[in-house]
Amino acid sequence: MSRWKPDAEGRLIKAAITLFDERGYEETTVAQIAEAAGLTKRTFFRYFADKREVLFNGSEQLEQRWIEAVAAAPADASPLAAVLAGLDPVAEMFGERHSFARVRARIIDANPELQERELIKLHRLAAAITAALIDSGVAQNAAVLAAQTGVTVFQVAFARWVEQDDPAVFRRVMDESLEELRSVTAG
Amino acid sequence: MSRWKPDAEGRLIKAAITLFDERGYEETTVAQIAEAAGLTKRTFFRYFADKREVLFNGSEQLEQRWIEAVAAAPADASPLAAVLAGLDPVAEMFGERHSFARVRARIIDANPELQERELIKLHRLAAAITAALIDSGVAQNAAVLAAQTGVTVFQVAFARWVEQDDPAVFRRVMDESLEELRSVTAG
DNA sequence: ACCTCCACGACACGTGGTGTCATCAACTAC
DNA sequence: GTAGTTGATGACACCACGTGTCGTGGAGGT
Repeated sequence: MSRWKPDAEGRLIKAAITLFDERGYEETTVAQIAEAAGLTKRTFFRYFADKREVLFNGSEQLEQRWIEAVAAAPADASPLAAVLAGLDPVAEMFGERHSFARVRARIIDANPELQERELIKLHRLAAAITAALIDSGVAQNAAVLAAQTGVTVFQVAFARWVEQDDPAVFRRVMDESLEELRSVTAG
Repeated sequence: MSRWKPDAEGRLIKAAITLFDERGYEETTVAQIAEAAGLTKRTFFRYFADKREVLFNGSEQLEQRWIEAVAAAPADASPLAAVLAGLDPVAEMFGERHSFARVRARIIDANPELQERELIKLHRLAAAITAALIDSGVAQNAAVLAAQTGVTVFQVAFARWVEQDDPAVFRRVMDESLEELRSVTAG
């Protein structure tokens, strides 16, 4: 018999999402989250650097998957094609998490503090992809633009997917968004 | 004789910049800033919503000037031209503030918390310009792209201007950055 | 002479976030 | 199986951020 219940981190995330959704982000204290997860405030901060981070847990994994795909792209692919190769493994991450993502998006939309965190996460993601491209020999300016474009496509597609009732087709929504962006920039 | 020394807000900003530069942002407390300005912690929070905001004081003014210029642009101007019209009154704001801007930029670069705030300010700026364009009859997609492009040009130019030794030529640096962006997107 | 206004100080309080030490099951070594 | 080690957690103290509330006294009007 283990001394503590398993998956403390997962319990904290679940409790946080639930409470944020019920009472609002500001109105929920870290002590309340910890108590709902059967832990203490101190332990919460051992898993998450601050109160905001509990909502951005998957971002390192997303970034890692994406840059791996960029690095693995064929050498003769265009910069933008290499970036978009990252969308496949990323789309895979969101298969069964639709309702979770929806609640999370509502919480973030209602809180400037959380929007700041989301913006800097996307900024860092674009920077990491840019670095991966430069590593593959792409010129700096092209790398920056391709990375930023890819992240924008992801951002738009994610927002649409979250609002949809059919959760099964993240990849299709991403393709549609990309097609739209192409037609806009072409005109 | 007035009961209090004038320009409390300006004194707070000056004290904050000085202390942040000398000791670092995290290591400086709001109480120290207030004391250096001859005020109290409570008064600091009457002027600034939080500790970060003392470094982003001019942003409302910048946004206001920019969207006024966009609204005043000739009706037959292209969306991007209308956005770029905002660069003139904005450049005017930074004439004598070069050394101030330089110190401020160093402080922000050293602090993720402040970078988050800067990103959301630029995000809101782009959103406000987008709204102004739509108000002038520009289609939504074109408005978003033009606004984002204009803000990007400003961002790059500002970063370069801050690092330069010659403070007199913000406008010239902006023009150079725009030209570069054009050549990149054209290819 | 009186009144109202209002920028600021004084004080108390809740919350976020951290440093430090104690605890005690699980694991390892012999 | 006894002893020592490890590591996740609790307990507690502490500081800084941010806010609500009330008191104060000079400025400016009537």
